[in-house]
Amino acid sequence: MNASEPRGRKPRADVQRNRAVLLETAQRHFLRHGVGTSLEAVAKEAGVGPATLYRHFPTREALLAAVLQTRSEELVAHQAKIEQLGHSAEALEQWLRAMESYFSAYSGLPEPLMAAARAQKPDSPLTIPCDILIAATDRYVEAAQRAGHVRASVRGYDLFLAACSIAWIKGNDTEEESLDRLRSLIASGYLERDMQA
Amino acid sequence: MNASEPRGRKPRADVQRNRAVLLETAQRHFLRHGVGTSLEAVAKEAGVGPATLYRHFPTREALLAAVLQTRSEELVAHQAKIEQLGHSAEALEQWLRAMESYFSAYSGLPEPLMAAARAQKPDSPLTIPCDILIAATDRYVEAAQRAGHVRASVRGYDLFLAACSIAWIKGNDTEEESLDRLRSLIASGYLERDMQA
DNA sequence: ACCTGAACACCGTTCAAGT
DNA sequence: ACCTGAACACCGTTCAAGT
Repeated sequence: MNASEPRGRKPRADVQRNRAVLLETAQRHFLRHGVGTSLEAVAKEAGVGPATLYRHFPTREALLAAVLQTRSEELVAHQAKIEQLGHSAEALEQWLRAMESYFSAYSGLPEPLMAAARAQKPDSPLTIPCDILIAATDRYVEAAQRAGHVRASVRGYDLFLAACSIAWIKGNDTEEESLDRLRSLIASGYLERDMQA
Repeated sequence: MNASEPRGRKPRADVQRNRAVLLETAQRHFLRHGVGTSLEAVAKEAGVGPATLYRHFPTREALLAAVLQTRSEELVAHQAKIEQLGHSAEALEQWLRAMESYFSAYSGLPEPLMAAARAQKPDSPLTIPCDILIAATDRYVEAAQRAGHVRASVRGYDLFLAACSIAWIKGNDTEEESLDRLRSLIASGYLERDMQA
């Protein structure tokens, strides 16, 4: 119950517009300059004072979480495709790739996501998307384990961490070939022996 | 051939002292506040002007590389111990752990090391220590491969990347248990099947 | 040859004043 | 209720002036 919330009533038109412009501008700046981009520059290009940005998004992470919303929906859409795949081990692999892309959206994104995943910081706005991803990974892992394709010792959280790491490495301009070798090394780690190439 | 170098002559006493104090102060600040610590604060606590720090260490990475020198020597010492181990697969594992500790020395250290490892930035002062570590990892990997303990597809660079990632994850306060699971997942990835527990 | 401290530019964050 | 722009604190980096 927040007293400053006008319960149920529509926000003023300029407020809605400011929020939309800030989000769009922020996304562009995150894309070009990474998650550490200057918030002052974002506000200026959005045509608002810095304090307006802070009112809408009290922390950098709050802004980041809001911007990621769109991308999260794409991920969910991708899940629908994966589900029709049938083969649970391939589904898991595709899911890991999809997460990796998600983590690679903006340079420097893996860092705050990782920090939010282990909920030491009580409630970062990024904790929610992370928890959703981890839960989804758990489902894929468990399905593949029931089919006998993935070792029993593996947990979804492990592969979430692995995907995040790969995205982090990718962010530092490593060549795709090294990434592929690392990916297949990890796959050899979680697949049952008889599933390995 | 640098004209400003007084070839062969000893540097002035105050220069030597400044350098030593800067290194010691910087190490303390890196330890407490991570590699992103304020260089201004380092200079102030070392009792010199900011420009003096910049003269000695033109970039943050140069300062970092100089501070890491000491730690590198500890690593080499550890290598001597490992060499007496006999078992090449265990030697490799211990070496990976030693690198991991090295990467975890200061919070935020994996990031610049990773950037330097892939020599896109022509010559970061961190490229040299990285190349040394990669070469050493290659030797351990090849020895273990000759003994039939490690898969032929694995390269030292892959495991260097993996160790760096683990250190990065560790830096974000993940619990030790998750790290252990990830470590053993990676081990299952590089060990030959008959070597796995 | 080296050092000092002032100077400049930039950024995050907050606050008094407006509408 | 929301916005604005000034203000404050902090930092990286450079430069003129000193010794």
